This record gives sequence, structure tokens and C-alpha cells, in this order.
Amino acid sequence: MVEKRADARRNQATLLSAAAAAFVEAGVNVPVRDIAARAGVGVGTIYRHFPTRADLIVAVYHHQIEACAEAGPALLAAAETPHAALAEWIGLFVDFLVTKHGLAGAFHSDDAAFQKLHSYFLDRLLPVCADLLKAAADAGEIRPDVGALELMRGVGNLCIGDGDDPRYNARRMVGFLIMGLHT
Amino acid sequence: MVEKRADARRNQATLLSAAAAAFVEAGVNVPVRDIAARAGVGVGTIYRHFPTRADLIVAVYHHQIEACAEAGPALLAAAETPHAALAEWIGLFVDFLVTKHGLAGAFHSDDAAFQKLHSYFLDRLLPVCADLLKAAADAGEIRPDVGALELMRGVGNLCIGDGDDPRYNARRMVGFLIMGLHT
DNA sequence: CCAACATACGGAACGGTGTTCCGTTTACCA
DNA sequence: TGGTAAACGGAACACCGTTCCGTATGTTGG
Repeated sequence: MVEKRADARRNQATLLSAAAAAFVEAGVNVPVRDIAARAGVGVGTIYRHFPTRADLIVAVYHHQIEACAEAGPALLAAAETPHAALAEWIGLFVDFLVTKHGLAGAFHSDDAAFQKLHSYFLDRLLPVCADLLKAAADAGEIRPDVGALELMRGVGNLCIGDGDDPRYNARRMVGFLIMGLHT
Repeated sequence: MVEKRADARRNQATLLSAAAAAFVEAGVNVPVRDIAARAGVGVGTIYRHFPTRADLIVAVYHHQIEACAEAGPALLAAAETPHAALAEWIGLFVDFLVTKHGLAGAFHSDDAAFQKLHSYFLDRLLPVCADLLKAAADAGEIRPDVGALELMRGVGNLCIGDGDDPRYNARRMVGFLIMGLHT
């Protein structure tokens, strides 16, 4: 196992751009064939590089997820109170989700193909969220029995469908939820 | 508009039972062919009686939705405070949603086929919810700017995936959301 | 530079699902 | 009981995810 072939590396990069563009235009559930056509490759090439849709999504949004994860400690240090830091960090997470059409829905799908997406989000963001929650709980600002997983799932769920109907605003609802955590 | 043929009426009833059973066993997204097979009819017969899946879902759950709608005023009269009535009524709504695998997801799908489902829920339940909200707001228990539609969408969203993961409890999250409405 | 080998590619093919359409059957009524 | 309109069944089509294998191509040792 040495280096990958040059055309393979090129195709992988092409696919990432094509997928990113397709996700923006048609949502993360855009047909595989559309992505392949955009990239000018066959569908087999997609599956070779990204066995599941989750792999592709993770690859496309990797940087943004990292940025979100890394922002946690910084917010905690900078904010007035741990609860404010929590609220701001959740805001970042919501911003990320609502700008990706359909991602919030995919995130919570029980489809086995999305298991990897689920795991990646949780591995990377759950500890950050848990730290923020703990800090807020230790400061006595929120009830101490709130789990990071249930909070992130709840927030993710609230983001589903944001933008489909101007009368529904996910940020507002998430704000109410965070308010509801107060002691 | 005359009378429908006897076999048509019979098939419609058979389909309703078959669909109800199929929904329980395999969720509201069970394949059309499975429902047809259960009922012992062809797929054409389903589409003739229920042009969209939403029509079938509405027909199956009509009584439960009515019961939920009618419970609103009763709860308002019986509860200690309007806020408590609101919480209890939302509890009924959540109970309804989480016991129907996949219904919460379908409810908020942007698929055009589910438009009818959306409308029906909203037509029937939105006024009830609005009354409860207004009572609570008039009593000064909650902020006055909460819309019935955004609340119901938020609550519906929080119900998605309940039961898939024992660590996520929709009722708990909805409870936090309702708490967050307090002034 | 050139085989020859491993790697990667393309897209046909398959299975599953929603939806339509039309030849056939059946209920109703005169 | 025969004729008609309503209703039925399921084949057929479209779309999508996924697999698979014959073909093409980059790599490398000679």
C-alpha cells in the first residue's frame, strides 16, 4: 500500500467539489447519478471513493464541523457566562445545519447508511457540547441532568425544515429550548 | 353525487384496516404494495381510494386527531393554570406522534404529497393550540409572541426519531421547550 | 521506451418503490 | 337478465440506490 494513483486522487477532489455544489443546489439527498454527472464520472467511481452517502457528506463538511468543534472552548472562555457560551455555540451548530438543505433530516435518519454521519457528528461535537453543559451546570445556571446527546438531537431536530416555511424559524425554537434548560 | 358501489365501500374499509395494521408494524412509510397485499387488493385500488399517502394517513388517524383537538378546551377548563393546560395538551399531541413510527417525519416532509397531511393537522389543531397559547399569554404565564404554528412545528420536529434511541426522549425535550416559553 | 500488472473507471444491470394506465370484471338497475 | 358504468388488478414505466465486471489507464521494472 503506497500512493494512490494520480487519476484516483484527481477524481476524489473533483467529486468533492461536484458534491458540494450539488448539495447546495439540490440538498444532501441529491441523486447519486446527478453528482456523478456533474463530476463527469460514472456512479461506480462515487461508490469506490465514498461507499455511503454519509462518507461523502462528512468529507464535504469536514472543515466546517471541525471549526464548530474548535469554537466551543473559545466561546466558553470569552462569554459572560457559561450559559451564554452554550447558547452561542448552539447557535453556530444551528447556523451550520440550516444552511445545508436536508442535512438536519439526514442527521437523524435511522437509515443504516447514515450511521457514519451520526457517529462522526457525535464523536466530534458531543464532547464539546458536554463541556459547555457541565460548565453551565456547575455554575448553577441550568439543570444538572441535561445530556449532551439529547440536547444535540433535539436541536438538530428543531432545525429540520427551516427555510421551507417562512413562518418557522429554527433559531427561535432552539432559543426557547435553551431557555427551558435554565434552573 | 350518488352512492358508491358496495364493493368500493367494502374495499375502502378493508384498506383502512390493512393500512392501520401496516403502519403499526412497519411505520407510515410502509410500501404501498405491502398495504395492498394485506388488504388483498391491487395497488390501483389504493390509489383510487387514497390518491396520496397523506390521504390514507389522515383517514387512518382521523379519530385520534379529532380527539386531540376536542381535548383542548376541556383541558383549559380543568387545569390549574393555562400554562399547565397547554403543557398537558402538547403532551397529548406528543403521545399521538411518538406512537406512530415515522409520522412525525412525514408530517414535516416538504414532499408535495404530504401537503394534505400538513393542512389537515394544521386546520384541525392549530386553532386549539392558538387558544391555549392565548390563554396562557393573557394570564401572563408565557411570552406573548409565540405563534401556534411555530410551536406545533417545533414540537412535531422534536418527536422525530423518538424510540429509535433510548437515550433520546422527545417528551423530555418538549417539556424543556414549553418551559422556555415562560415569561 | 515498453511491456505487463495492478489499479481505477464507466455504465449496464438488478432490486425495490411510487405511480399510471388500460383490459377485464363486477355490481347495479331497468 | 342483459347492458352499462363503476371499480378492479396488476403489468408497465420511471426513478433511485447499489453492485459488478469488462475495459481503460497509470505505474513500474527491465
